[in-house]
Amino acid sequence: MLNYSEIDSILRALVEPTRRQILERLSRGPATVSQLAEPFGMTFAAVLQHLQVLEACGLIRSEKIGRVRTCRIEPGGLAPLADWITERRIPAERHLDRLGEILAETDQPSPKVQDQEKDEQT
Amino acid sequence: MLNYSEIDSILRALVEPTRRQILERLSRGPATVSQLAEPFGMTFAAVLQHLQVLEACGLIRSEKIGRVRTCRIEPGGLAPLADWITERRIPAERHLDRLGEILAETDQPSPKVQDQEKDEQT
DNA sequence: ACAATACTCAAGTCCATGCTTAACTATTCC
DNA sequence: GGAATAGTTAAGCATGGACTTGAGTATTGT
Repeated sequence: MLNYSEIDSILRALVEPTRRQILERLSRGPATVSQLAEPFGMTFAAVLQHLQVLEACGLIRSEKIGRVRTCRIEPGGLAPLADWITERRIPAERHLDRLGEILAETDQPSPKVQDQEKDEQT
Repeated sequence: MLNYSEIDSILRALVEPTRRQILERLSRGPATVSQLAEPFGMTFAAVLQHLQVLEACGLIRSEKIGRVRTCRIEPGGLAPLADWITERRIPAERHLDRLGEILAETDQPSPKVQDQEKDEQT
């Protein structure tokens, strides 16, 4: 739990489809809370909660001018997640087939491989 | 909802800390279900459910030899998410301050900016 | 000042998901 | 063949998170 929680909060924010849509919308330019709420068949309050989540993890930024709050994308917001992914892609791309082979050779005389499931996704 | 659901399933898989830990563990080499279950203070069945989620979205792969199921990282598993992120980072890095300025100039005479919240994260 | 606007906050409901328990199947060992 | 091992499945509980409603605050227009 170091900067682990940063990744955690970003993933929790992104896992919500509505929040991803809000991000898409904002990546085409800033918008007020009401402008964001309109296209989604959703109450003001709900969108506001999403915006708070997005802002709390640094994916968006907002400022209130008068009674209007304008939201926009925070440029570097996705960077921590991008880093997390690249950190895990590079080592993963190696040593697994290697170890897999070793394990496959040392372990069984006549392996009866049966791979089921993994196909309920049209 | 095209390959949108692919991103969705990957994010849903990654948002669980336990599943991320399982991925970390597997990125250091293949492991059986019992080997994976041991370090987490968790039942067999729970870990199995996590593994099914990870496999369903293509982040890991597993094969059963005899009564032992061995799991390993699926090399390209994180690629769709990585792509999704890069697609959104490049356009986001531009045109927002631009539009932000335009909006800020056309809208108000004497802006009273007040930015609160965003600090409940120790 | 008063009303309308734009947002904010607090409860409360509802559903998805993580985890457990318990029964069950398939393999291996003796 | 029978017991132990490794995994699998199903049912149920419990929590968290999304969304709503309803009341409240600050700002702007008249």
